Amino acid sequence: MASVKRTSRDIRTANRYEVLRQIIAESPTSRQELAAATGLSLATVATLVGELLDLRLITEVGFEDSAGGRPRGLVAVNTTGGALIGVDIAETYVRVELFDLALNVLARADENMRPGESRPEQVVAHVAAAVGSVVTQAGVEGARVLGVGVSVPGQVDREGGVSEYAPNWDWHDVPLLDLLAEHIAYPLHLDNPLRACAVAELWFGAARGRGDAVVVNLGTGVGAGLVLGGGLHRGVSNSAGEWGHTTLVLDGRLCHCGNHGCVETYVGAPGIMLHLRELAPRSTLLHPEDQTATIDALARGVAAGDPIALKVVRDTARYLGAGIADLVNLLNPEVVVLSSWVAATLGEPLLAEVREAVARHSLRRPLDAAEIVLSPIPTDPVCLGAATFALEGALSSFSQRPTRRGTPARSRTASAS
Amino acid sequence: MASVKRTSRDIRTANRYEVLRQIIAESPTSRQELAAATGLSLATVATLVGELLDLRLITEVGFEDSAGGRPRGLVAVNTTGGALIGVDIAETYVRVELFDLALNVLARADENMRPGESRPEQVVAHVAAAVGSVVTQAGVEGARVLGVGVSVPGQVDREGGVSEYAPNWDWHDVPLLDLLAEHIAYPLHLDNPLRACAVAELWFGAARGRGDAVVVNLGTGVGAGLVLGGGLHRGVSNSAGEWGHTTLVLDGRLCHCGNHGCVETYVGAPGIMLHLRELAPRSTLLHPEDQTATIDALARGVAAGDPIALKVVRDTARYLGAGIADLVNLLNPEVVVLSSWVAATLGEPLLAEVREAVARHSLRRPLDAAEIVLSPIPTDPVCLGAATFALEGALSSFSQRPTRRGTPARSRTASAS
DNA sequence: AGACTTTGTAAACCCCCTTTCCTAACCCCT
DNA sequence: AGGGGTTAGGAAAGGGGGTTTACAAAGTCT
Repeated sequence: MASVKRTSRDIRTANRYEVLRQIIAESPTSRQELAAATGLSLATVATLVGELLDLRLITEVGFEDSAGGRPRGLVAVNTTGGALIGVDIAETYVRVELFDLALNVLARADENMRPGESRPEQVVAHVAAAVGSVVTQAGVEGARVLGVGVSVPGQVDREGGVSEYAPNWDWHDVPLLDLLAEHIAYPLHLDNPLRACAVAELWFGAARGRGDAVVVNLGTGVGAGLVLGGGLHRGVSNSAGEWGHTTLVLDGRLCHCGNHGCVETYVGAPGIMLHLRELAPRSTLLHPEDQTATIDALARGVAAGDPIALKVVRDTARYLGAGIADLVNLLNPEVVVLSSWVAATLGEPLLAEVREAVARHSLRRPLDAAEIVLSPIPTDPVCLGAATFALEGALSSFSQRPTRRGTPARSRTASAS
Repeated sequence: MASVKRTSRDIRTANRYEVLRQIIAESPTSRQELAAATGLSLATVATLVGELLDLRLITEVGFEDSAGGRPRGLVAVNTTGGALIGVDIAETYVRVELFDLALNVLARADENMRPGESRPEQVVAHVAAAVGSVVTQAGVEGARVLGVGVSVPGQVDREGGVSEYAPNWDWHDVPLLDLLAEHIAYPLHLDNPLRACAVAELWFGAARGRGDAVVVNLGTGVGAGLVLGGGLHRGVSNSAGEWGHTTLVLDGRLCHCGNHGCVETYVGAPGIMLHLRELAPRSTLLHPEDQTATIDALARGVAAGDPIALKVVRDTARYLGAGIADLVNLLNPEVVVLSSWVAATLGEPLLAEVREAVARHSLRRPLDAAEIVLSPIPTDPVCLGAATFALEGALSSFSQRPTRRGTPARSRTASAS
């Protein structure tokens, strides 16, 4: 009986998230505005705001004129109240960003990994170095770091903190969080980049306030973060979203997963490069060993009207459109978000072609209901999402405390009346 | 802000469903057993059982020895307490079944529709006739019919009771429920066969108690009912699950939806027939104008070891496996259920081939987590599911009443102490 | 008959959200 | 400056839900 058990506490947690999200999105804001935006009653909002104030995640920052009555109290994120760290472990690099509570980037550290460096201890060393670096750079005291979110590709056991399978390095059941805990003293949270991007969009991006959304992740690997019923869909073993290994062309290109014709082999960065090479083996756009440079060149080529670049992007969009149409037909989402660096680099031209291709392949009703947009998140969405996991973790661990405010006639510890 | 708003009432509704489901599944049963099965406390189960007793959906049926203490009271579905009707409107026929509250079929009526009969009024007339017939057959008084669930293919607006788009007959925005209401006096509920099958599996079949399940519907049309997070996933415009119009072969066979290479064109009954015709145009298995007869013949052929039949089923399973692998990778469900008449007819041989094909196409972790089974539901799952919609409807409309039991010192209407 | 067991109800309690009431704080007008 | 009007926000009451605890009811065993 693995059925889902819901309790009234879940409602509280969801509301707490919702209120904090809203405050982060629109920082200073009043209780009135929060109540209107969240649909909660004023009393509930006031209680939740009180909680967040107690936790020092937000502060009171002044007042705002009301239409002739008592002024509205304003609250804002307490940017100095803590810091969150997001770690994006990718195939060739480790990127770490340190955020304040408004999720602004305060410091960043990149570490490149040489092709041979694939042992867990080596990766862990890079992560530890980068985390140390951002903490030093930002000059925050260690005590103020509320948590560290870590994103690692592949299948992940988040409760156990284990990287069950990472295709890049052929890792199997690596106890990553235990290894990291030896170097990093802050609370750690593990998940994969797909879900990190999805959570980033859910909190701060195009999926905010949407019930059903799909966050399509276009990078070296490809996947889809699924937001269903207002929350992240993880599946029964936390591996939902492997859209990249969904069949797009039966008996098509061989994929490193062993299957043929996976979406990833066509719309992942290596797939796009392959297509370019097939089309124009000597194109100056092609940088054989550098995905980033090649995609950058393609983007510039499209802007300049280069016919080869245009064709590559159009063909990619065609594949992408067919794949996204499947998601639209199957899940009927409110919004489809194109995220990650390939989407960010190719930008509007890709989006326009994708929209057309999706329209050709999907059914009218679900198509009409689905918006397709580029991610509005300006920074690295994986780091942001990883940091968001840390924020969620901090929020839920805080909430265990039986913090009570304002018990009337009882001696309490000193706190200004 | 279309985000999902949850209230504590939803918890109650879910628990009420869960308890009733359990009683229907295992009738007679004790409160103890119910508490153990649902994970609820004894007190909550007792309250809910009390509610269901008040509603006369269940009755007390005696006692069961306990290990040396007070005997356990047993409750069972009150089969005579009401009736539910499920209506399955398909392309060529209308099937209506009347169920008792244990969801046993008490009466059935089939109406065939001639190819030309596609006007809404004609279909409505058939439905009205069949509903009248089952009520008469079963000899139940009209007052005891708690509701009628109606399944119609295509896109459906269930709140408004409108068939937004039915591909078979090119219906657009037909106010089906209003038309039916002129002939049928019972509460009506509309949805489509995909979701009917999914709900049937969720209540009575292989998806019971599962958090995430996919109910693959193999009939003339093809689709997937999605059970996510313990409940039916409808999508933002109630059209989720259109897996049949997901691309399996890029630029493949033309589908009636206008797209190419849809899953439905390969694994729907007409697709299977087409494949048989291509393989062996003169096969005796082929009944050109009769899908049911052809699929029946195929099943017999497989049982007899006919090489053509074997190849057709194997090829179909190959397509099906690739498509289901996509669902497994994308959604990471606990169970995949093969439902509807094509699956029921081809049975185990198909299942075995499908399992193999899925294993070839999907990633290990999600594959390991996913069971693939045939629907255990012996009757028409669409009728059953439609009736279940009626049951859910009855249960939620009942629950509005402020029924209170056992207010201690207050004059109440006569009821045995 | 009396002791022990087990069931099931009733009461008390905790959590969550909302509604209602009331005070605080500001404006404007006299 | 001092009331009246208006809006904000806190406190208390209330309603829904689930669980724990206490106790009566209904058996078995000695």
